[in-house]
Amino acid sequence: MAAPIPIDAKMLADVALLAALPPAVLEEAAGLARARPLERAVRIFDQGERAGRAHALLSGCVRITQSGSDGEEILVRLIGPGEIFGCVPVLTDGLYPADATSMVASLELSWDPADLLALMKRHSQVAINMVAIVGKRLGEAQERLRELATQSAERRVAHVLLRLLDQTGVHTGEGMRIGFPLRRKDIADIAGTTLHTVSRFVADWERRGMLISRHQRLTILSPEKIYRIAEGSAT
Amino acid sequence: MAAPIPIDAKMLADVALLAALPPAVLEEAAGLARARPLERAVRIFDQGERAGRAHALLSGCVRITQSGSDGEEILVRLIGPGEIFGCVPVLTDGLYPADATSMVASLELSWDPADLLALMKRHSQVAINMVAIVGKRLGEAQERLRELATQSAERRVAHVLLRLLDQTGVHTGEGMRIGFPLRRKDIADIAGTTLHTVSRFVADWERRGMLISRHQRLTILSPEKIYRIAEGSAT
DNA sequence: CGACGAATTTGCGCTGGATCAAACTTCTCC
DNA sequence: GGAGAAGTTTGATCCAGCGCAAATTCGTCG
Repeated sequence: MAAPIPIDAKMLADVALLAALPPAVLEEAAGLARARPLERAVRIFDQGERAGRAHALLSGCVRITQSGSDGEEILVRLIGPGEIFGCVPVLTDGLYPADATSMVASLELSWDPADLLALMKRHSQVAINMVAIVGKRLGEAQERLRELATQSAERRVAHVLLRLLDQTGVHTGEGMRIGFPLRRKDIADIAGTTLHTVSRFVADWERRGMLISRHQRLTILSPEKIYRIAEGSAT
Repeated sequence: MAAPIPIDAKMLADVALLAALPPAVLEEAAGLARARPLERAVRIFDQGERAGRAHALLSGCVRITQSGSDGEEILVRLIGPGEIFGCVPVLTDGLYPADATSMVASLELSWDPADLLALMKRHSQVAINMVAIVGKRLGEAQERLRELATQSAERRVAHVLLRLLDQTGVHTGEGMRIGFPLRRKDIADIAGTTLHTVSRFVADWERRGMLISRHQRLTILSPEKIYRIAEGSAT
């Protein structure tokens, strides 16, 4: 076993769960946390497994997917730096509701569920932050539900690209690039369609000069045009 | 203005948000709450409106719907006795994310958002309960997303009936009845389809003797058959 | 009780997008 | 650098279920 990675309270400053907390609490949380570097494509936990740790991501990107009894799966969420994941079961049934896999080399922090619960008990602001985080995700999930129920696949795919761009977009010479490698299947699992359909639309948009797809990286050249598609005003 | 309805701490015992709390806290919450009887089909709040109150339902049933810019709407959730609603915005952007309407005559409790927030700050258990509630709903929303993305309309409609039966089913001489009046449109808005499609399936199932539909009330005669449809094992 | 409005049922045609199939490209690892 | 695996593109086909429309039943209220 390698020596544990030292955890600085400053590393926790960007974790949303611990926002607006006095330094002493950050120290306390740092003292309880365990850091772990992750290579690309590492399974962090499995759906249905007992939630042995509550997680936060310091850098990189983690894919959260859920699969049903029939094997069909959806991509529940992409976790970016500063976000928590696998924390809700601490307060519900204690079972991870989904799978988590690192998409690129990443650094995660984790707590013992009991420690996190105790921390929330002692410092209500931590619990309140968590309500805010989970509440925001609930709102997003409901918005996705509405989109899925009422909008065309094309609009949904466009929405997905815009949301990812917003979450992780970085400027490049040509335009804005989505910050991590993304397969057609990933996009499809978010948008609730098939990789074939996604491929058709993306290829079409690339032909029309709205974006460039290379090495599983997407660079959006004209977000406005994608936006118009997402809003249904254009074909 | 009518005289305020007196609020007994005992009335709060069944509110999930206040579960596992000492009587003193229930008293405190009761002191801050305001009770209001609601007739059938009363709009409680509107989507986008500033969240002026945080709500809990003591009896009856409330429909939470969300509509997009294009007018398409989904039924986000049905609130039953003991559940809270319109509470998340207290901790996020302060705007109700959806509409709320009473489906039958009901009794609601509500708090000033600042009071609720203060209560959560003082008693971390309240905040922790809220994480559990919101987390559970998030899980349900994600399950719905997966269903919507991967299953047929027929299976989804069957699932909706089973879930409603589970939530509010009451035994009758013939079978189990869903506890409140329900239009085809409501079912469609939950299942993410059209009222026409719902009508076809429900009429078909009624012909096959699985349920009875009368006066906007559904009585399920053989849940097992509906279950088999929901699981995809039957046609 | 009668009349109007709301909800439901049902038929029909059409299409978005899933499914199946196959070629092609790009990464990975030896 | 080459072989195999993984991911993408594209074509062809097909059907679940949506949209439209009309008939019918149910519920409500004067």
